[in-house]
Amino acid sequence: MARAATTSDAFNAIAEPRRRDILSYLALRERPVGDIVASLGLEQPSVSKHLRVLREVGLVEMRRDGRQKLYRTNAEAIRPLHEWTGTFERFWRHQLNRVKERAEEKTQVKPKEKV
Amino acid sequence: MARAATTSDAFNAIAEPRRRDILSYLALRERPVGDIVASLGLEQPSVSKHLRVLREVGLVEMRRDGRQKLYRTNAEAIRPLHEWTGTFERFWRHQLNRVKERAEEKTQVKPKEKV
DNA sequence: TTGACATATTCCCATATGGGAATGTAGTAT
DNA sequence: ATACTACATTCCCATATGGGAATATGTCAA
Repeated sequence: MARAATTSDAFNAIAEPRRRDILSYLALRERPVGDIVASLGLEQPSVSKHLRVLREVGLVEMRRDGRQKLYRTNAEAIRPLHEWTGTFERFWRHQLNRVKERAEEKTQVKPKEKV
Repeated sequence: MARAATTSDAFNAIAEPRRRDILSYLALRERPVGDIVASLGLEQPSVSKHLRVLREVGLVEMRRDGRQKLYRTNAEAIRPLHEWTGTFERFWRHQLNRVKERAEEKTQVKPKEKV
C-alpha cells in the first residue's frame, strides 16, 4: 500500500502547508477562489485542487454566487484535531514542570548566579 | 513536485494513523520496540520505519537499554499542532453559538414543543 | 450565439511513500 | 567464535500525490 489519500481524513488534508494557509485565510470570512489565488500567490488550478481536497474532508464549505464560488473554512472539522493533540497536553505540562524543577535546583546549587 | 516528505514536519508525520497510535501508546511511558509490535499488532520493520519518521521530526525520543531501544513520545513536539488548530477555536465557537441561537429561536416559535 | 470571466478537470511526470520479504547490525550470553 | 535476541535497513512495487500546461465547464453579458 502507498501513503493514504490526502482525502482520507482531516489529518492527511492538513499535512499540506498550502492547505493550511488556505484554511487560515478562509477562516476569517468566505472568499472567492480568485482571492485565494491573488493573496496566497498560487496558480489557480492548484488552488482548485487544494479546495477539492479540503472540501472532500469537510474542512471547507462552498456556495455559489453568480459565476464565483465562495469558500469558507468549516472550523468544526478542525476541532477533532485540536482534541487529539490536546490529549497530550498533560504530558507536555509534566515535561515543562520537570524542566522548571531542574532549573530551580540549579538556582539553589548556584545561588550566586546572575539574574 | 510530489507530496512533501512525511519527515518534513510534524503535520506530515502524524498524517499516518499508525503513527498516531504509536504516539498515544508511547505517551504514557517509554517502551521497547517489541512492546509496540505486540500491542499494536504491526510488523516489526514497519514499526521501526514509523519510529524513524517520528524521531526525525522530534515526535519521539529514544535511549538505549542493553539490546533494547526505549522510545517515548516527546509531547512538546505536538504542542505546535495543538496551537495551530487552536487558532480556529473561536470560529467553531461562533458556529456553535449560531446553532444555539437558531435552536433558541425555534423554541420561541414553538413554545409547546416537548422538552 | 458569441465572448469574456471564474473555476474545475485532465494529462503528464518526478517523487515519496507504506507494506512485505529479506537482510544487516548491535548487544548479550555461553 | 557461535548463537540468539532486538532493531534497523534495504529492495521491490503499487499507489497517490502536487505542479505545470492545456483544456473543459459553467455563468453572465451583449
